[in-house]
Amino acid sequence: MPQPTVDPYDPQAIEAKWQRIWEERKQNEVRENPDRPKYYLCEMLPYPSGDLHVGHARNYTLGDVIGRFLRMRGNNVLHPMGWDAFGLPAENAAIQRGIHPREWTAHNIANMRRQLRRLGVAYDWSREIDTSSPEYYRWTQWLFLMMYRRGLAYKKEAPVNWCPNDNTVLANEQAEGGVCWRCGAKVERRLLKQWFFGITAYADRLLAGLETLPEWPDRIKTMQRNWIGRSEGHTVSFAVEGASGDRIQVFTTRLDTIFGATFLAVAPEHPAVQVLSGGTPQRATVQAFAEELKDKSELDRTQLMAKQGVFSGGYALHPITNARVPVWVTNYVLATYGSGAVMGVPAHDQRDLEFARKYALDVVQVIAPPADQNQPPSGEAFVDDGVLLNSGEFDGLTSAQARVRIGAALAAAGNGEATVNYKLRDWLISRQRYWGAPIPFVNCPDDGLVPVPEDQLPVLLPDEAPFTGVSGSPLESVPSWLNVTCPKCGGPAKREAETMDTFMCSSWYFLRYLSPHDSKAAWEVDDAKYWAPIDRYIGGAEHAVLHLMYARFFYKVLNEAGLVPGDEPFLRLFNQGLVLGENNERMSKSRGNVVGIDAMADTHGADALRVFEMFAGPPDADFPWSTAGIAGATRTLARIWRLVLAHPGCCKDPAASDADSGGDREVRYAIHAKIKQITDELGDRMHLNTCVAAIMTLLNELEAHAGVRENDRSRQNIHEGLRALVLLLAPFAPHITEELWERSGGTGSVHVQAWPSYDATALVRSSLPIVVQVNGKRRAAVFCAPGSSEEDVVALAMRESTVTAQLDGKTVRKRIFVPDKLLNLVVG
RNA sequence: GGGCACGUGGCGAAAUUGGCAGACGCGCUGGAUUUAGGUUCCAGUGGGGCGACCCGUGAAGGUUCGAGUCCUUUCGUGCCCACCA
Repeated sequence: MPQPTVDPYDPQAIEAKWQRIWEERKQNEVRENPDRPKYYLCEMLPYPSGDLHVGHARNYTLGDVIGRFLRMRGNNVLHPMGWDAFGLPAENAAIQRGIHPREWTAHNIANMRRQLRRLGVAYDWSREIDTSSPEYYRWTQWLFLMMYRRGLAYKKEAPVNWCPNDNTVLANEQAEGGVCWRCGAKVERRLLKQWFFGITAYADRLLAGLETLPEWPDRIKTMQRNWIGRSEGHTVSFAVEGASGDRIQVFTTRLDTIFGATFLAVAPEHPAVQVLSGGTPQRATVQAFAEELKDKSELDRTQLMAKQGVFSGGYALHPITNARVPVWVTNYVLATYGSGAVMGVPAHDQRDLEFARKYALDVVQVIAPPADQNQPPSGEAFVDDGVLLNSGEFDGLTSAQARVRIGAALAAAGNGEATVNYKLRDWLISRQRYWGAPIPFVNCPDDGLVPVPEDQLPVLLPDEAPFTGVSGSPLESVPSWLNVTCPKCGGPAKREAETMDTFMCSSWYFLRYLSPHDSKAAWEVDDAKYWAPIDRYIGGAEHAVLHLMYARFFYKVLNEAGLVPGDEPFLRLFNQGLVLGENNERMSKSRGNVVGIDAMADTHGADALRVFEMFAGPPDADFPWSTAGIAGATRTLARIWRLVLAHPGCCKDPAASDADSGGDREVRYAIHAKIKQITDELGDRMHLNTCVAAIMTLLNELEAHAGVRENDRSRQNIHEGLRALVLLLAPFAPHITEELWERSGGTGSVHVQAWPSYDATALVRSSLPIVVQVNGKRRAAVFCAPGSSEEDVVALAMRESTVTAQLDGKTVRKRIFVPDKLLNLVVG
C-alpha cells in the first residue's frame, strides 16, 4: 500500500514552536495543591559562567525526564531553576576586561537561560532566582543576622587560609590539599580577624543525620563522615615544670600508651612555647623556628617539609609517673586540631618514632603485641592494640581496658577527661571581595560590632568600586558606602567592608524557590511545609563536603528556628556522571574538546541531544561524547516520526474509538511488557538508559508488525502501541512527542496526559521458554505452559536431540528445576 | 600510605534475586532502492571450527547443580582523603 507522503522530521521548527507555546500557556508553572502528592525536584543551581555544554545538558535533562514522568503519574512537581550569581569569576572579569560584574553576570544568565529553554526543560521560570539580586541577598543578610542572634556567627582572630592569587581568605573546605579550590594557587597561612559560622557545634547532628538518608550515595556519606572526622579520645593535662599553674593539654586516642610518652610535641603557635623557652638558652632557636613556620600552610608544614623540631628548653611532668618529659616545638603538630599539642609515644606511633630517632629521644615499649601477632620489623612502631607492660599498676591489661582504667585514674586526679575531637572546623564566612552579599554589620567606635537592623536590609552593594585585584576589600575604597551612622548610638561608624562566602547564598536558595516574590519573608513557612524537603536533588559529587554539608547545617538551624519541617533538606541525592570529551578526557576549554548545547541543537535538535544523553550510559556513570551517537538518536526519532504519521489518528483516546483489547497477542505483549519495564525502571531505579533502549525495541517491533499486516484489527493494535510509544517517549523528547500527539488526534498537551498503564492480561503468555541445561550448560529451550510440572518439562527436554546427545550413556544424578525458568540435569 | 568505586565485543553499553552473556545503539560488511553522494530499507556482525560443538565478562584460585554477579588473592583504571595524634 502506498504510504502517504509526510513532512520530513524538522526538529528546529518543531522545537521552537512548542517552546513558544509552552511559554504562552505557562504550562510549567506550578502551585501548591493539597490534592496531589507533592514532589520537589531540583538540580544544584549553576554558577552563570557563560555557556552550557552537553555535560550540563545531561544534568538538567536527567531532572527533566524524572519531573515530566512524575507529573504524568499524577505528582504535583516543583522543578525550579536559578543562578548562583555571586562569586569571583565575575569580579575577575571586571579586573581583566573592565566589565562590571553585574553586567557580566546578567549577560551570562541571559545566555544560559536561553540555552536551558532551548533544551526544553520544563522549569517553572516564574520562580527563577538570582542570588546577586537585592531581593534575594536581602534575605541572605537576614539569615546571617539570624545566625548571629542564635550565637552561631562570630568574629575572631584565627590562623586562616589565604589565597595570595585571589586575595581572600578561604574556608577549610575550599583549601583542600593546600591549594585554592578556584585558582589552584598554594594557600598561605595568615592570622586575621574573620567571621565564622559555628558548624562544629552541629558535628554530631550532621553525622547522625547521615544515618537517616538511605537514598544518598554511600560515597558522599563516607566523604562527609571523613570530613567531619569524629575522633573519641582523652584530653590529658601535663604540668609545666617550674611554672606553677601552666599546663599543657594534649589530645590522644591512645591513652593506653601514656607510660610510653617520652616527650611532648607542640605547634609553634602553642601559648606554652613562650613560657617554656623563656630564660633558657633555647629561646633564640625556638623563636627563629617559630618565625620560619609562621606563614607556612599546613600543607607546607606537614607534607612538603620533613618532620623537624627544636627543644623548647622546658619540661613537662608526666601526670602519672611525674617523670620529666622534654617539650619539643615541631612542624608536624597542627595548631588547629585538638589543643595543638600531643604526647610523643615513639614505640607506638610511627610519626613519633621518626621524630624520636631523628633527635635521639627515648623509645619505651609499653604495649606488647597480642599472642597472635608478631613484633613489627625494626624501624616500625607497633601501632595496634595489645597488652600493657612497663605501665605500673596497669600492666597486663588490654589496651581497651587500660583506656578506661587510666582514664578514670586521670579524671580522679583532675588531670584528664574523655574528649571528642573533630576534623571539621568552623566555617569561615567572610571574604575580602566585592561581588558578594555585604555582611550586615557596622563597626562603631563606641558600641563595637552592631548588626544592621532588619528593617534596613538589604545593605546594598555600591554600584562602583575599584576593581584592581590588589589586596584588601574593594568596598573599603568606597567612602560614600563605608561611612554610616551607628544604628545604636547614631554616631559615625563604618560598615563591615566584607562580603559573604557564596556558599552562604547557596545554602538556602531552594527555600526561596517556594516563595520567590515574597517581600515580607525569605519564604512562607506554610509553603515550606507543603514543599520541603527536596525529594530528589541532582548534582555533581564535587560538592560532597562543600555545598552539601553547609546546606545541611543551615537547614538544621532553620529547623530549630521553626522555619522548615524536618531537619534534612535533601531526601534523595543523585550524583550524575560526567560527559567526557570524545577523547575520553574531561571537557575543558583548554583541551578544546567542549561540545556545546547550541551546536548540537542546531545540527541534530534538542530532542535528539536529550535522547542520546539519556541513552548513552547509566546516569551515574561517566561516558565520552559521541557525535556519531547523537546522529543515531536523530535517526531513531525520524523513524518514530514516519511511523506515527503513517497512522493518522493513532493518538486518539482509545476509549473514544471502538477499541478492542483483543487482537494480535504478540504485539500486545510487546507493548505492555515495555510499558511495565519502562515504568519500573524510570521510577526508583533511575535506569534511564535502558528505558530509551526499551522504547527503541518497541519501535522495532511496531515497525515490523506495521509492515506485515494491514487489516483493521492489526491496525488497532499498532495504534495502541504508537499511542503508548509517544507517551513513553514524552519525558525524553518533549517536542517531537507534543507535535506527533497534536497531529495524530491527541487531546491537550501530551505532557499532562496520564502515564500509560499496562494491561496485565496482555502479559499472560500461553507458553514460556524454559532453558534446559546439562551440567549447567545451556543445551536447549523448550516451550510449555506456565506452571508446568518438572515431569512435563523433563519429558519435553528428552525430546530435544541436543539434550539427549549430552545424556548419552550417563545417568542423571540430580535435577534442578526452577518453575517457568530453568531445568538443569546433572549427569555423572 | 588509607578509603571508595569500577574492569564485559571494534566503541557506548545491557544482564532486579546467582539461572539463555553481549539487549539497545554506534561502527563495520554485504545487498536493495536511488544512483552523483546522502537518505531509506533488508541481511550479517564476540573468537574459533565445514560441522555437531568448543572457547569467552582483566588474571589466578574458591563456593555452587549453575558465577559477569558471591568469597580470597592479584593486576589495572578512576575518584576521594591523607602527619587529625
